[in-house]
Amino acid sequence: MMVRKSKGIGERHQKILGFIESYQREHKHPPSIREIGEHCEISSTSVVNYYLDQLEKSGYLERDRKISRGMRLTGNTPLGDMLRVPVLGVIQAGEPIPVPANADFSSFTSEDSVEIATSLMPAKEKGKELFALKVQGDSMIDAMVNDGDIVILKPSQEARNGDMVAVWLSERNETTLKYFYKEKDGYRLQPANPTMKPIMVKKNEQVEIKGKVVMVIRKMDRLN
Amino acid sequence: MMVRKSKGIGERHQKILGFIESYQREHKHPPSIREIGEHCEISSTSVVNYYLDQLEKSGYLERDRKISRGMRLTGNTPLGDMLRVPVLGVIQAGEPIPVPANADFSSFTSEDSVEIATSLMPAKEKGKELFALKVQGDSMIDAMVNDGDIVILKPSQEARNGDMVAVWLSERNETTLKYFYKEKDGYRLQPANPTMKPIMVKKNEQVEIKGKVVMVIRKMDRLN
DNA sequence: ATAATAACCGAACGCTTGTTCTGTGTCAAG
DNA sequence: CTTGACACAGAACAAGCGTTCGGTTATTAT
Repeated sequence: MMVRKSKGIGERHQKILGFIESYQREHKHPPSIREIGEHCEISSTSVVNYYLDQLEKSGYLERDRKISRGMRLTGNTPLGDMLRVPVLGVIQAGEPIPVPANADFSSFTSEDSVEIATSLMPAKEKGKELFALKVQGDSMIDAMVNDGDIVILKPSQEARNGDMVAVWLSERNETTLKYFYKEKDGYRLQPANPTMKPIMVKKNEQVEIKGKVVMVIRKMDRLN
Repeated sequence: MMVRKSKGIGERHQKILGFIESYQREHKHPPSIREIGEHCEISSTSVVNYYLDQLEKSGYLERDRKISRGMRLTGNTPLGDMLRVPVLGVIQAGEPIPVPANADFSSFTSEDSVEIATSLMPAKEKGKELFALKVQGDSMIDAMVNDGDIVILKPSQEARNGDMVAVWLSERNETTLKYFYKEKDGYRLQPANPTMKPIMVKKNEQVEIKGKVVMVIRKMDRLN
């Protein structure tokens, strides 16, 4: 029977796919067959072509034969102007926030993720290591964040006055989204809704800042 | 003095720019110099090159000389997977909503607009004629919409139960964002914030539905 | 009128690049 | 062992394509 490693895509295919992606990101256009060969240690253009055919049959990329550099990634196309932000989990009042593991940003191939046009991003955050969380429950309404909203965060353990942060109040066993202000006797966590009162946190209470909120997205799909 | 029409970009430049854009949309890759020539009635490749140089100097496109089809539009790159939604104005409690004029969707070249990844869109709304409004003031907080948020709307004069709509209550002289429910004696306009009470509108009161809310985007730029 | 300049044409040149063809070594099934 | 896939190499070919250069025409400033 066929125990050949040739099931699905192999290491070589991965490498080519990855190279196309990074090359495209850097040069704004796809690489040529020969360039792929060089950077993937394939000494023959025909072999690269061979792999490209397979990748096309497997649906990983589309090709325009005859057109120079006529290839594009499908499905997972981190097209120049978009950021793919992984949705790492949910955020709700009663549970800690799932913060990204150390080197978690590289390996989110077909996971759950949201795409953001970079033009929507505050300039400073472009290309940063962002992650997203889906809001579960109504517990964040005082931050003007609804059930089902997606919050996009930048990992951070500190904050400046005025930043909206996601914090874990270990003594209250609570996760919240609040504007952060440092006061002389502690911290003031200000709800986004101006009609609601802030939470005052004394210096001895433990606040764990998990990240700064960069963006909130609310999709109005079908009822609620 | 120079009264030559050669100030800025001319008709020919526009045509080339337009062709590159439409070609890219159709073929997923830029056209060659010769293809531009054919479709813009320019019989010499050197002339196309001549115009391309000018467009590059004017900042309308970038070029990778020597690389086949090495050009890309700058500034206004409606890249395959994105929607460009025009921001038609602001929405605030005290004023009516600026709804789009009849054929307003075609001519928003360099106006204010936001780009949305189509993958974020509810499937049904893709490619539809959407418009965006920037929220001004805190008057929409009961809809969980903050000052500075961007709401993306689909033009509509009617709504189904559960839709979030932008309505103009002419008798109250007020614009609001509410969930829409039809009741036997009128309409119920339900705030998104579940702690707040709905507005009951009697049948004789006039409610003008201006559009359904498709998405809300909140950018946390710098303080507030 | 004249010189300068912008707009434009056509052809030739040559590099880049995808394609194709022949050939080699490996591995598993029969 | 033989057969036949699969993975791979290398060379040669031809088409695609950007570049360059000599030349022409119209418009404008002097």
